[in-house]
Amino acid sequence: MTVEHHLKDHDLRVTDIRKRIYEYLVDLDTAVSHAELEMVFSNDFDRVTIYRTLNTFLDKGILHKIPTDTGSAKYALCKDHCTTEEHIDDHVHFKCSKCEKVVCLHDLEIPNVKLPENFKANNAVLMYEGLCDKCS
Amino acid sequence: MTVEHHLKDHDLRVTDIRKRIYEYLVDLDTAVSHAELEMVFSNDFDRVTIYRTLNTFLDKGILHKIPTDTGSAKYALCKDHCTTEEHIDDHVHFKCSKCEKVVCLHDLEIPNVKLPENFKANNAVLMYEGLCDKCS
DNA sequence: GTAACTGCAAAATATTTGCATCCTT
DNA sequence: AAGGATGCAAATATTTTGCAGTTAC
Repeated sequence: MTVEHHLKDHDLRVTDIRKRIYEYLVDLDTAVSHAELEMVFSNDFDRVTIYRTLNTFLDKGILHKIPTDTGSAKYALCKDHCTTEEHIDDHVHFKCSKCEKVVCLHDLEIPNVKLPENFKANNAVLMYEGLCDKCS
Repeated sequence: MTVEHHLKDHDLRVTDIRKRIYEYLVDLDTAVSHAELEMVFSNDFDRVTIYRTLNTFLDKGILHKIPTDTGSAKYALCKDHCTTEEHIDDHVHFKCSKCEKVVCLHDLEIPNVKLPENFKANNAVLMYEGLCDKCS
């Protein structure tokens, strides 16, 4: 399926920046911050538009947001078919404390934890921190 | 053990703001943001000093930082005896999407996930999101 | 043609830093 | 007494908003 189709599938108009950012993320195995995208695309697009593209992608279920303890969030492509209504990314994330990269471990599901009475979860985020395969 | 002893245990001088914030957190069952502390303490202390106190407590292993997807981090007391060198908070967190509170589920350990080859984790954060016991 | 998207300026929010003064030890 | 802690001002970092002009459909 082409990039154009992916965007239209999520009810989005096809624009340059959306194609470029989408393509960039598909080729990438790590999550990106806004700052990284800005370095790559600031010659062609405004930084505000990059923020808006990220938020649009989040809303449409193209991306998921990964909070980090460093002040700026990271974003990565959703694996399957998230939408505005249904947004589920139940895989494990890993953050390398050396190269600072965040990778999605799509094959690892978050294990089930029995929550205390009357806690009803509909989402979970599991982030490991340590040395990744390239840095260890 | 008194608050003063707890602070000295972590190589900290005993000052008003440190005592007040420490006491506030001990009495609390949820994680707090800087903004919440500011509302409580801004008459007595400067907002910058609150930031510095949080960072000092983080560094000394009194607090742990909980990144959220809302732009501002939350902080909660460490359970046992974290230090600057050893900082381990391997319990589950729960964020209520209604009341927005973040609680530490100290009794729930993060389950072991077998990471891919050559990934070496030394820390993990697991955050569930949904309705807490009071809101469900 | 029209609603949605983009760029630029500015605002809002979150956090850190410099420095003079004050306080704990 | 000395070094760490605080308050104030200012700087930096991150993200959002308003609006006019442009573009996808």
